[in-house]
Amino acid sequence: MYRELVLTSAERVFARGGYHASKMAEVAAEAGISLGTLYGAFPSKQEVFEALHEFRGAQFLARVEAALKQPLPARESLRLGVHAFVGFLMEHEDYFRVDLREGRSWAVGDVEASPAFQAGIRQWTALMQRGIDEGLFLEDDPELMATSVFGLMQVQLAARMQRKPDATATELADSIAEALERLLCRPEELAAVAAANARTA
Amino acid sequence: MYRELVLTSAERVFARGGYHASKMAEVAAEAGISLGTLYGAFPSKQEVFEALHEFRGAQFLARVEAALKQPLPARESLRLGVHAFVGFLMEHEDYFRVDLREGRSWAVGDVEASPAFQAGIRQWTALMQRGIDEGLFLEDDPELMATSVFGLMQVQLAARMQRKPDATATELADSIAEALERLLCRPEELAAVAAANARTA
Amino acid sequence: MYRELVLTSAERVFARGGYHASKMAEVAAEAGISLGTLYGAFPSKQEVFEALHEFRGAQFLARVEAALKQPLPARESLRLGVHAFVGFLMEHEDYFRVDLREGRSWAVGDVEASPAFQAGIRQWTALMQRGIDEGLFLEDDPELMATSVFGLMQVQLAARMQRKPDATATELADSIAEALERLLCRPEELAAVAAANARTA
Amino acid sequence: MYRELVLTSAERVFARGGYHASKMAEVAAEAGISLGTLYGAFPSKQEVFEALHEFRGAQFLARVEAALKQPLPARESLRLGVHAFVGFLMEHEDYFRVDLREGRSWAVGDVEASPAFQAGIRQWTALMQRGIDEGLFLEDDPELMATSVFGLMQVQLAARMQRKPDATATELADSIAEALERLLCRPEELAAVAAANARTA
DNA sequence: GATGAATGAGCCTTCATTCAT
DNA sequence: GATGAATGAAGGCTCATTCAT
Repeated sequence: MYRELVLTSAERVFARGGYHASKMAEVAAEAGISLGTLYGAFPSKQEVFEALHEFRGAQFLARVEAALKQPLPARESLRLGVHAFVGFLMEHEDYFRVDLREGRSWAVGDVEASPAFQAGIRQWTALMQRGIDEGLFLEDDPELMATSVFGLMQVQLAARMQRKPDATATELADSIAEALERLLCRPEELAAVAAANARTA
Repeated sequence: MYRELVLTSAERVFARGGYHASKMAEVAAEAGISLGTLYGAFPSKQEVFEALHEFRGAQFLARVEAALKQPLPARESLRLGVHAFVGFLMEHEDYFRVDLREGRSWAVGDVEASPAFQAGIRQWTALMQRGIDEGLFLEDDPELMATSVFGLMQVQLAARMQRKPDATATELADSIAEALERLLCRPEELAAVAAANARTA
Repeated sequence: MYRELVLTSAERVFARGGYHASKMAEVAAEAGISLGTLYGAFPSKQEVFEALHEFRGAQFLARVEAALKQPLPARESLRLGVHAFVGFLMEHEDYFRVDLREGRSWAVGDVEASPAFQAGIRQWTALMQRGIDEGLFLEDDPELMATSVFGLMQVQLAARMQRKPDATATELADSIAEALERLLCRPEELAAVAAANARTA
Repeated sequence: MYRELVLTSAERVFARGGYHASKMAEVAAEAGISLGTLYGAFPSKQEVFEALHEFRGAQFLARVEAALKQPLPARESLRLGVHAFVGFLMEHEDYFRVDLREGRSWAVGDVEASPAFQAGIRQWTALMQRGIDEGLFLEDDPELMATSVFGLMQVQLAARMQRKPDATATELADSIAEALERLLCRPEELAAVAAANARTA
């Protein structure tokens, strides 16, 4: 089966010019297969696009899930989660590009967010709840908090990658995690968190 | 000239299915004019799209600029700016949709952010600098802070509009402004800010 | 009535880029009138084109006719006719251009030559007959001879105008007339003709 | 590749109504292929047109070249060349029609003659020079003579084909060659030439 | 009558998809 | 199964022509 080869090729092609500017013939050429074989693996261009998001989305979810399911305090989990998030997107920059461009990340009006995105939100929602239960995070709608976290991670990562192309994933993740802590934590916990971070660093 | 009618019609059409799914014939029909008239107002589909962003972008920038240029402390300016931002996008929800979908907001790789977005970033960058100078905001790269602010406003607004479709612009703006204060302010200023907000509310 | 203004304007416009590249709006602009007025004068672009050929064709025919109807020997008539032909086309170079490009001068297959062209052929056919009757021209199908004369005049005039843009109509006409005499005259008459020409020159 | 099939089909279609009246769909239908296949062979309608002139032009040039390069006196070469010229255009009457209509044969003003036409002129120019060197042709600008020859051949061929549709290429070529000899040869050579022709015929 | 804004049929071209080999 | 040549529906754009003012 050529499914995975097609998806990683499509990822590179879509990353170059976006979904609409990319042609099925380009995807096939990038994969080194024929159009017929491409259509043997996926019935349509749209399905390739969706399968790409399922494929990378599942990997992405698994990577973050592995970080978040460690039995640790919410503050540590947040750190680990952010590192997983940042690490994955930096290793898969093409996917990041595709996702930023046309990932249906943000539901607006009647356009639903994509399933992978919704699953990602659920992961972080659970962490938000844990942080609230621990008294670390401010009380608010955890799903909304998760969405903000997701968005801020994406935006900051994109901006920081653009501005400092040579920064390591660890550096970027640390900066982003600090911003998230400020956004999420109860003020009275922030000092303790900062102290803890200082010790870790 | 039909330029404005075309732009507001195109805004609705693009908001429905995105740029590529929208046909010039649909835009013309939405505007109640013929294809020929549409092409009399704009030379190409791409130009309609770009003109839409210039048109609404200029309004958007002006609205926020009016809020930010008031001679007030950075904390007040932030509030006013967020209200302007949220108010505008809620009054122009179709534009918000178009912009979220294909506004070239986030520069990735070699794709430049759109001029309107860059101008928006500059506005907020100036505010970030003021907040830093006043000792209210944490010291960081002001442009990066502005980008985060921009991103968080978009994300939270989209999420909140989705979840509470009936919330007023004022309510949403207040919630978003609080989140931004946590993100931006020095911890030791947050208590004072919270107290001030309580008084205002 | 704007018919003549339209025709002379159309002539300039058609001469620039040919019939198909010329737009009715350009013709109107060249004439300094509106599209509505243009369509008041002519019902269609095609009719403008045809009317132009009738208009200039009639002038052309009249000019040549005046030369050919002089009661002179065929040799003199030929000279006068060529001078009229060359003079007219040099005074109306735009028309010459239009005619060379898309004048339907040469009937091929089922495409008929234009009426003006056919009338022109008839003029010269009569002269050919006269030359034959006088024993000056070789005996051949006079209409075919006329067509050759017409063609050679056009070709040589175009080529000579291209190569010597500053030559006068008289110079060009003389050169062309000599070529025509060689083409048409019985060999034994050529010497006499040449002598006569030398005297005239 | 369908390039040649497309060209011969386009030749027939263009011959019917000219370039502008011909639709790509017609060309495809004439060739018995789809639009997509047509566009696989040529990137645009204009390129089909130009390729047609290159294709037939090259054949035409080769045919005439083969005749002219024979090591024979200019008088014989002229005969052979005219026969090649006439033979080719009668075998490719559709091309003749296309070429007469829009072959850019006659440079007028700033419109350049087509490359194929210019190459043709060069062939005949060389022959003119040979004729002059042999003392057979009158001394004149050989390029201008070549242009006249080209034009007279076209005009007479068109006229003769129109008037005598059943005449053979040989008959027409002989008539045309005689006319050309009168046009080109020094008077004192004409008698000898005529005698030679009589012997050949 | 004069205007020129408005119309919309028509054509070139692209590219996702199919299917004979 | 693999191939890639072939398909043709669809859509951007033009410009001759109309008609309300």
